[in-house]
Amino acid sequence: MKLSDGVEAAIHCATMLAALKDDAVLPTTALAEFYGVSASYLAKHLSALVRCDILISVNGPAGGFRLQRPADKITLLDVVLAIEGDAPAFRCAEIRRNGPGAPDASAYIKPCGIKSAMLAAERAWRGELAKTSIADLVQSFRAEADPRSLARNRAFVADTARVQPRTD
Amino acid sequence: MKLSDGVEAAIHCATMLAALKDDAVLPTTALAEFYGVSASYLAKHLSALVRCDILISVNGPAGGFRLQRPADKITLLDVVLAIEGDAPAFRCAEIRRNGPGAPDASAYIKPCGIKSAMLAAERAWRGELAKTSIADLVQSFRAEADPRSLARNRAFVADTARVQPRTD
DNA sequence: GGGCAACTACTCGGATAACGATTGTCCGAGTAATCATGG
DNA sequence: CCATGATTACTCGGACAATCGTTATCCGAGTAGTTGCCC
Repeated sequence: MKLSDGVEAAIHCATMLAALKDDAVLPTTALAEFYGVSASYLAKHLSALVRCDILISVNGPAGGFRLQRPADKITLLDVVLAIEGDAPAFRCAEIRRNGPGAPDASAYIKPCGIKSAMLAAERAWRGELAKTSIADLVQSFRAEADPRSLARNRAFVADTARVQPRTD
Repeated sequence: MKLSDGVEAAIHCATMLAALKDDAVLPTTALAEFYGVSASYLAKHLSALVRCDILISVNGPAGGFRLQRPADKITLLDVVLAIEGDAPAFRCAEIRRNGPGAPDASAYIKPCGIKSAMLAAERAWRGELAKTSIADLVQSFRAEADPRSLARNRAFVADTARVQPRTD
């Protein structure tokens, strides 16, 4: 039970991109330097977000990434599943059917209680993640963060963002 | 985000042990054969449950494992944490503090919203797991399982359980 | 001076190694039942 | 027949490899900006 290391970076980048004006983008290198992480590795995660229709990538000079839709339409769950994959955390191997003397499949029509309980817990987890949107994170950051931190983020966006005409 | 493979086996074994009479134990080999899993590997997980005071091990001939306390006092969460470790799934590396121009630590007294949201989701997950006890699983199994499966489990316990005087 | 074309530089995207954790296995320490022995 | 002691066989526990996934990196494909040239 451990989440991929890139989840944190992906969410931070998403919140940063949410602060951009429409049609503006940020490149991987700038984000990687700002957060002090490997640019090559961050690129992999941002690509995953593009594949899941969370980000849009713009190629070429003055290219970069921006959100695919409004920040209040992107939940934490969307981002986490994009990075981690949407496979359930608990995979039931049905070992109850193994071993000598086990009856045939007709005896196991009902799902076992263990699987049900584990999946219910995961639903709770996902439901909680789905409650928070990227817009919520941006709002709470603006409301609660230290002024220095806020100023640094604003300056970064102002200095680095590039305007890019929409093509979609 | 994936749970260790041994979680399923550990929970199954716990429910099986919950069906034993007091002072009876089951050895690793019997459980492994019943569930068709590797005995050596299962032993590792059962040892983890012993370390977390969920099971008691009895050494020597006629030895094995039994529950450390009543089944309704053992939750799914206890078992999962014993196998997976109790470290939180989301580990915040505080990358918001990285990069050039980041203010000193005094600017980051408040935990970031990302971390808070992720931990809240994990609390929901754990809370859900804590709702279900091993006793609940046994009860639902007895109420809903196929008669053939039920009979097989009963026969296994009757044939394999050994009585072992308590020493604690 | 304006338009056009080739070039250049910067971006993302996918294919490719290194590390670490989980998985899987084995052998040794310990203990209680067993069996032989003596009273 | 019963008590006793050494033996034996069976158990758990921790130390030791193999495999897989995640982490980390690099280079190639593509595109828009830039520059130089021609009209």
